[in-house]
Amino acid sequence: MPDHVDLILEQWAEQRPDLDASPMAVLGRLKRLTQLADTELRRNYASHDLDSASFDVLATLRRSNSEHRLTPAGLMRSSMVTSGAITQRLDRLEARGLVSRKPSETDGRGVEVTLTAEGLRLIDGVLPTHLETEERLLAALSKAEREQLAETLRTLLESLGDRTD
Amino acid sequence: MPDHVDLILEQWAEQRPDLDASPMAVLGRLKRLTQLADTELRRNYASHDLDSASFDVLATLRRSNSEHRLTPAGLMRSSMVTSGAITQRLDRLEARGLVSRKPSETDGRGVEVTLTAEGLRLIDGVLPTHLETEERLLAALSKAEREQLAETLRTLLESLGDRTD
DNA sequence: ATAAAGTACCTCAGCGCTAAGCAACTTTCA
DNA sequence: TGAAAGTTGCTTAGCGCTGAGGTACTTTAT
Repeated sequence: MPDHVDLILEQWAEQRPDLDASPMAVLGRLKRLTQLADTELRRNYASHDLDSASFDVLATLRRSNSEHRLTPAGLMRSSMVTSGAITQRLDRLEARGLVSRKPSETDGRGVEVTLTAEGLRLIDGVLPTHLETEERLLAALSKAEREQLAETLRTLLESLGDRTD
Repeated sequence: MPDHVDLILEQWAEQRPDLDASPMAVLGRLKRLTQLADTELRRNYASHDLDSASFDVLATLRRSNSEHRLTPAGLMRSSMVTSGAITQRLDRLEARGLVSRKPSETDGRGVEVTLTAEGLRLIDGVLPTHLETEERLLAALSKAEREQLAETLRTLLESLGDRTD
């Protein structure tokens, strides 16, 4: 059964038969799938008065350590956005009382960001439905298929230099 | 060898062992991979004075039919953005002389968008390096692995209702 | 000890997108 | 035929991100 990307490949074969458009079979679907998943997850965030950016920060703090504390630089590394974006995300979260900032005691330039009690309560409230939604998005695949998919994606990420460092 | 997502899974196992975070092994990598790929592709667009949004529109027109003509509604369906975004993309492309708009002859509400000669020249100039870049992004996978990955992703897309219609 | 290089965070202008809403037109159906 | 519903493309306010740049501080090298 053809999907949207199959149609695109057909069109390229028709209009530019000289080009090998086969990489789009993978990358086109990756992009489209990510977008569909994001849309679905956003619905859940919104039902808790959050957006993706805020969820990202709160979840990163939540899982990082038992103090739920991290520097803006650490948040930046984890989120793949620029430092300006992190500053603005933290401004918003701090204004809502979900995180707090305090100067580092060891580094005069540094800041430490911590989840407040309310921030912790909020993210812990969102997580169960977040994971349920993710589970639902993958429902069409068996456990073995998911594992194999994850492994293939990991191979790609590694080849592109996505390291933990 | 652990990647960034493996670390995230470890952290969740440590901080919230009661949660089953396994869907993130797939969805986290999907998101990260899409973002890395976008960044890489953007470099190529930029070297031709384009951004992702413009490339998307030009490429869609290029492959759609031999007249390279489509309505804004058709472009919207293909691109997964809102009608307002399409209007603004077309405004920019029209101002640069890469597409032209003319009223539909059969539908008083409608508009028809066509690639200009210059638009055609530009998109045909970008396509080869675009596909080379995509090819390079997938270089770590064998042909068989790519096909299997595409098939798995298609299964997911179908299960989420991504139809051609 | 000091200059140079590097790091950490913030500021802000510019940009493209969304969401909501509008006017013009077409289709449906009583 | 006429009213209601649907479709099409456009407009605009608001928003978050990027990219460039700034300040303050730390590290490195001499």
